[in-house]
Amino acid sequence: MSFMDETGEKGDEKPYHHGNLREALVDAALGILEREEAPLTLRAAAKAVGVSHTAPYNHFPDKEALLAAVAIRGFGKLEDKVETARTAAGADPAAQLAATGEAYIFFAVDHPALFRLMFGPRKQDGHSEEVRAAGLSAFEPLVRVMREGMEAGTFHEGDVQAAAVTAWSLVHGMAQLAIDRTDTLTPEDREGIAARFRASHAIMMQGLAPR
Amino acid sequence: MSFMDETGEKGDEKPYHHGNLREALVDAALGILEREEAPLTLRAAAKAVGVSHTAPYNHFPDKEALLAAVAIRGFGKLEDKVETARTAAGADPAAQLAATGEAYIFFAVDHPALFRLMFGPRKQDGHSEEVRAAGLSAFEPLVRVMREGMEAGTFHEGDVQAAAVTAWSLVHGMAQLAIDRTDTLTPEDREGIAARFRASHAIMMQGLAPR
DNA sequence: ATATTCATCTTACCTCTGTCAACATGAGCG
DNA sequence: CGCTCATGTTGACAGAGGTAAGATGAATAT
Repeated sequence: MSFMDETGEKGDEKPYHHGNLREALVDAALGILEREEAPLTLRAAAKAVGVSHTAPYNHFPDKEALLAAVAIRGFGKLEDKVETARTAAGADPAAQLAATGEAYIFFAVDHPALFRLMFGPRKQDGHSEEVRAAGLSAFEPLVRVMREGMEAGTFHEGDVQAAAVTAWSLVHGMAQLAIDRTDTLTPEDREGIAARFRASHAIMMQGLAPR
Repeated sequence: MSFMDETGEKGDEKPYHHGNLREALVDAALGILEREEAPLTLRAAAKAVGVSHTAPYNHFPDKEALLAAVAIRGFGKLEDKVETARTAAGADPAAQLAATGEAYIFFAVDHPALFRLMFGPRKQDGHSEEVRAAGLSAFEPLVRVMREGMEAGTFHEGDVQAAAVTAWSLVHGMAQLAIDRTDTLTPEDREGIAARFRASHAIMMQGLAPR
């Protein structure tokens, strides 16, 4: 039960015999995903931490497990960003919806590899349970916005879950298309992406049907 | 310039010394993706066709190129399904929108691995140009629905492209979530998926704002 | 008809990756 | 003080993508 080097920033090298490898590996994997120079490989993560390529197997049964841990961390970051954006958007539910959606999309644009990992297929459903939960948790702010919006009368009454799922789908699809189909928009063109989302948000609010 | 076994269905074994390997490989790769028993590997595709694992390199510079060809075929299938659904939906643009969206989602649900490949990241943008074009082509029916709907007055006047992108994002996100986040809905529960989409379609038509 | 050419295919081999098995090390407890 | 067991290391293996060099035979020229 001895803890040191909690955050694993980059303080001392090898704490003593071993450090808290598990977290360090997740950090390293995250870093590799962010840089996106090379594909995330178990050996690369181990090397980044300075251990042998089989050391990870003392903390993760296989690569998928490491990936799952990384994905969970990713969902934590996503939830933070979305929730932060929501509280910063003021009281208007429509504004909150816009802010959370934009935050979601930019999270994907800023961390495409991580985003893909988070929402990619889970090869073994062993670890998928926690990932699932983390994802649902990140989805919560959106549900809250919808519920509060309906209660406040900013959104017309209806099925909260259905509305939240719809918004999630819209924003998720836009994020996905933004990072992997750079047809008309590049990830660098943040204003273009924001504009596109604002247009979709407006359509979502007003509906396609004539008034 | 000798052609035989055009469709490559499964007629004769090895036409003569060589067949039209290229198409056969794409077929095999598609098959493997559909079955989804094992991950799609170059060697598996080669073995399925009955050639050595390096034979594919005479037709594709690398694995990515094969994958690109498969993705293009996938987009063809997707476009077919969507366009078929559209014409079968009658004259009402709203009904066409619903039909195309549902077709899109079920395409993903029915061919998840292929769908992921089609929309997954292109590691080298060398071949990505054709894939891009194929994807855009599959997107066309949606644009048409929007344009015609606006012209007909079924949808209120507005930016056709923005509306089409919005609809695409919604449907794409829902498809993606349906295949990789089987939280509340399993791929088998087709009626549940359809219901979820109908709800989203309704929201998209009516908008979130109160009337 | 025969020889030649060249796309196509095979064999052999390389590197990289995930994973397993056997061995090493040292922290903490009896 | 010595054991034990979690944690790490070394070494090996199989399966993947990819390259290089040689084989094979269909098409073409002579």
